[in-house]
Amino acid sequence: MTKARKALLEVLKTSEEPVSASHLIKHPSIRFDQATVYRNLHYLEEQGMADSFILHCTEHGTERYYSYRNREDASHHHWFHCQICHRFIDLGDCRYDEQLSRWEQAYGFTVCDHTFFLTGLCKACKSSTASAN
Amino acid sequence: MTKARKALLEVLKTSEEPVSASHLIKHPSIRFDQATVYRNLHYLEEQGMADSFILHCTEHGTERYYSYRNREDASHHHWFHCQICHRFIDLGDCRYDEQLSRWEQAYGFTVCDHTFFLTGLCKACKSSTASAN
DNA sequence: AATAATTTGCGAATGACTTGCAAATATGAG
DNA sequence: CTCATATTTGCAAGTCATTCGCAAATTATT
Ligand SMILES: [Mn+2]
Ligand SMILES: [Mn+2]
Ligand SMILES: [Zn+2]
Ligand SMILES: [Zn+2]
Repeated sequence: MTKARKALLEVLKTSEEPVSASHLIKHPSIRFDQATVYRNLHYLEEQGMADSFILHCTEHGTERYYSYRNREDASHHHWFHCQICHRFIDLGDCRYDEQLSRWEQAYGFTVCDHTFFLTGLCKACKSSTASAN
Repeated sequence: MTKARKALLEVLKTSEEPVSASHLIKHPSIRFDQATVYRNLHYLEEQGMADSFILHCTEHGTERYYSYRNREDASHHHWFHCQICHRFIDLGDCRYDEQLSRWEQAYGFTVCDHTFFLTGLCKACKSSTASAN
């Protein structure tokens, strides 16, 4: 475990929500080149220590977001992303296992990965845009 | 409805699976500049005539895929993507409406959009990689 | 210590997508 | 039809996240 990997893992571990590579690169405790950050994010994910998904938002563009994963077998989470304040809301553990198995049975394919997330307006941003009228 | 828009819509309408902008740009019946293709795909989506999602695959990279949408209110589909042959398998109409409402209730947010898709190995590709051993 | 393997920083490249702008088309009132 | 206005297009250049080549720096092995 190199310094870069330790530092990245620490930020992911303490972050309440998924973080993008660009966020990590700007993070004060991440004093490494962007190439190092990207390379190690791949490494962490392939080691099962991180999860990621690609999300597009008008303001920040298309980026991959990473979150800490305790163990290879532990269930990951899915998220809601607010288009206004850009915060993520944790929807809890993934509950798609049975559904995926049913699809695997029905179609004969093997699912290696799945992507699921929501985007919209969070409670707070709904009220503030409403009062802005 | 300009020629470019008609041509794009026709390809989307007759395609069995979601298609990327790069695919459309190379398509024989799409004789338009890439900027025109991208601009009109945005247009079609904002008019409710197309749906899209971003998918990353090792071989083709990260791209947005478009599919035809009959009417603004009609349910879209979700898809499985094979990492080997790159074909999409239609999983049918979206069935997440009630689940999304439940989350909206529980968290107070409003969902504007959601992304869901699977990746893995299709039946055919599983057997051909198995026999390759 | 000497050698081999891995990781890092830097700068350049990649690839999807976007943008500025002037030419081409379409729209439409008179 | 005709001139004026609005929209769309092609081209070339730009943007932005991510990747790559390569040589220097670290780390692990012998
Ligand atoms: Mn955002
Ligand atoms: Mn693919
Ligand atoms: Zn918000
Ligand atoms: Zn396949």
